[in-house]
Amino acid sequence: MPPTLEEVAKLAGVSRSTVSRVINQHPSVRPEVRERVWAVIRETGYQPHAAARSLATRRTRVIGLIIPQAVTTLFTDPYFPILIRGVADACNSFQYHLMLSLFSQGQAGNSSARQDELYQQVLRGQYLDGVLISSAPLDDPIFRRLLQDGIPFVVVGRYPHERIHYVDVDNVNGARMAVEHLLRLGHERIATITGPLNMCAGQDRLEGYRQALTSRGLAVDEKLIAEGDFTEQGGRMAMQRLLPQRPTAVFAASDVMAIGAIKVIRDAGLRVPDDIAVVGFDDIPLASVVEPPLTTIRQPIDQLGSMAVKLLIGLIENPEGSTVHRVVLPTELVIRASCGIRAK
Amino acid sequence: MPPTLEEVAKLAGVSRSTVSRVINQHPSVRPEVRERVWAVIRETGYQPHAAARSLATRRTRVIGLIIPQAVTTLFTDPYFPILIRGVADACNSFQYHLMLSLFSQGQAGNSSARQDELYQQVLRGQYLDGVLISSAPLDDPIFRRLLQDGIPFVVVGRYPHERIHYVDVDNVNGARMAVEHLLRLGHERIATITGPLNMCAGQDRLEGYRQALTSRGLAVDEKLIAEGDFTEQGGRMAMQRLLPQRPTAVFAASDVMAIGAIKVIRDAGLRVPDDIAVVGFDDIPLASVVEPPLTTIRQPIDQLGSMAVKLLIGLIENPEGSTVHRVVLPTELVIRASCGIRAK
DNA sequence: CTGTTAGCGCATTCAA
DNA sequence: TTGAATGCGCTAACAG
Repeated sequence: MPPTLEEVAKLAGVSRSTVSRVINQHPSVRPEVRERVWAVIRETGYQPHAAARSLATRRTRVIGLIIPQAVTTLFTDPYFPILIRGVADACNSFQYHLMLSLFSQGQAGNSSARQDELYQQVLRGQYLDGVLISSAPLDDPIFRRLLQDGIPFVVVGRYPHERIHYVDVDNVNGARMAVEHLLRLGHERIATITGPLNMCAGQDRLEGYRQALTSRGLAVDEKLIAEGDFTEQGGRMAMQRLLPQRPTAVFAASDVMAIGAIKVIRDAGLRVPDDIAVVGFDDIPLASVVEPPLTTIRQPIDQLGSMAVKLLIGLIENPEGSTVHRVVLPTELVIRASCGIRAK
Repeated sequence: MPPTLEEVAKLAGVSRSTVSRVINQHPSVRPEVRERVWAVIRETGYQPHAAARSLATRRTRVIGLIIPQAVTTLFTDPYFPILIRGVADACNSFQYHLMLSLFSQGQAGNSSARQDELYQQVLRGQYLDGVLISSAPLDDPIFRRLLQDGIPFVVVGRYPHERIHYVDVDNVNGARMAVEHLLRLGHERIATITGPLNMCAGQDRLEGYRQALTSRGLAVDEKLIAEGDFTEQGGRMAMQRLLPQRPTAVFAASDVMAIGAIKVIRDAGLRVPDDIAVVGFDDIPLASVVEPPLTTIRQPIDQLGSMAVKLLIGLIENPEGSTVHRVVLPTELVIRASCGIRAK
């Protein structure tokens, strides 16, 4: 049995309140008393009981990272692990703890009922001081519920609602830069493999593609747009649909899809970048080592995670603030070989 | 303010105890009363307060997944995300929650002091009912502390200590199958790129390599062994050291390293599998889509995760059991093109 | 089967 | 600056 406040107090010859003050850095404790108490704390290895403290303070110092549709996709894409690491690191440095809730699909039991149950337990049960939401479809009911229950939360990825805080990378601009680069190289039949269009990132990258073309005075040919799902296989299938359209370049909304596309292009007997140039999005570690190295848009995923944590903790610790926080991190064009320039 | 037990009791015209019994499925409550209480619970949206409950029961229903050395490595390898998913799914189905603790290196602040602090807070603070440890080096101090503090834990990966519970895949046999396959194909100069040798998986796969050779009566040539670190770059560097030895085949202890090795082999003007055959380990999703598709050893990573959770919850809920649990899941040879057989 | 009582370990008034 | 008292919301042992 670990020692309690009570026992520490007795050993130090003071009251529980005093020990509590020492633990919580309250200033009004005589230095000598404080030192004596600390000594006992060290000797006994006393550690405050988290549940007891939470019950008294109504705070847990735990935040949740919720990923509503944790399908396989997310776990073959390196995006996630990196995001998780960014979030975890930030939690560590703020002395918060991280609870991971994956509402996977297709596991035992009705998924939406399950999800509901989890929501009830974790959020209404006051397990968490706040939550981060990532990769939720725009119409996920969780947003409404969180607003309704008044739970502090930050969305990773843009969310078009005036009361919702989010952090995102500049997907529109990133996509635009990618396509503009292809335009500069002289391409005119540029196709795109989009992300899932029920997600903001998917929509925004498509929007960037459109903007690049129209601001050049080019028409957008809908036949050159194929929807993917951020998976390698999705990329392959989309590319297969695009091939008959004879594009000279393709902008894929993720590196993983770009890799799939390259495979299909080659299987068709064409060369990258000579016959079809390819640009991806993400700059995952693999991007620089595949053949040919991928020209892509780099996004600072771990910063996204740590920034989200920072915002969330701000909301938790300063609930009065009524400003809605929105952070958009910049993206960057990384030129490699897959677009036709032998750079780097 | 969410409703409390007290309020529900008042509304239902019963005592708190009765409501508590209803919530906890205690049998001795008259059906009609039970129904009345449930009605109030539904109407009010009552949810038990997690901290209050934990304080009373000494249980949190939260388990931790601790990864002591969460270096970048772990996050470029798909192993992790899959493990996490397996763990998360199992938690969901047992109605437990998952806390993720990454003790990353090189973050702000002295790493080992930080780690200590985290340990104190999370484990001695009774946040967790038990923990899973993954990817810890064999000499990590955490094992001793957990034993000492009497905290239920299960290691993901074999751990050679008589009182420690673990789950693992059969690394020795897997590696052995890989090398035996190469032997069957007629290779005799088989090199290996190992994992980090301070981790059990690294050691065991090397042991499998040795066993395959010696049981064929072949000598083990230490010059054909190069230590890697499970990263793509590590694989490349190891392969560079091996090339001068002129192996005709290489067994890499992870797919990611195998991919790096293939790159080096090709850059040297050699062909895979014609000049050098390659076999990997893991069967990550990428393995089947790289060029050439990778012959490899498949390990059931998500089962590893869910099995670990199952064991851990067993330990938590039945502390009396004094048997030490050890589960070793089978591995499987998956033949593709990189070893010289155009199968699949 | 049900209500009463007594903690679980801590933070936080309020007096002193 | 310190201590005594109170309550956070729940479970569990004991009576009835």
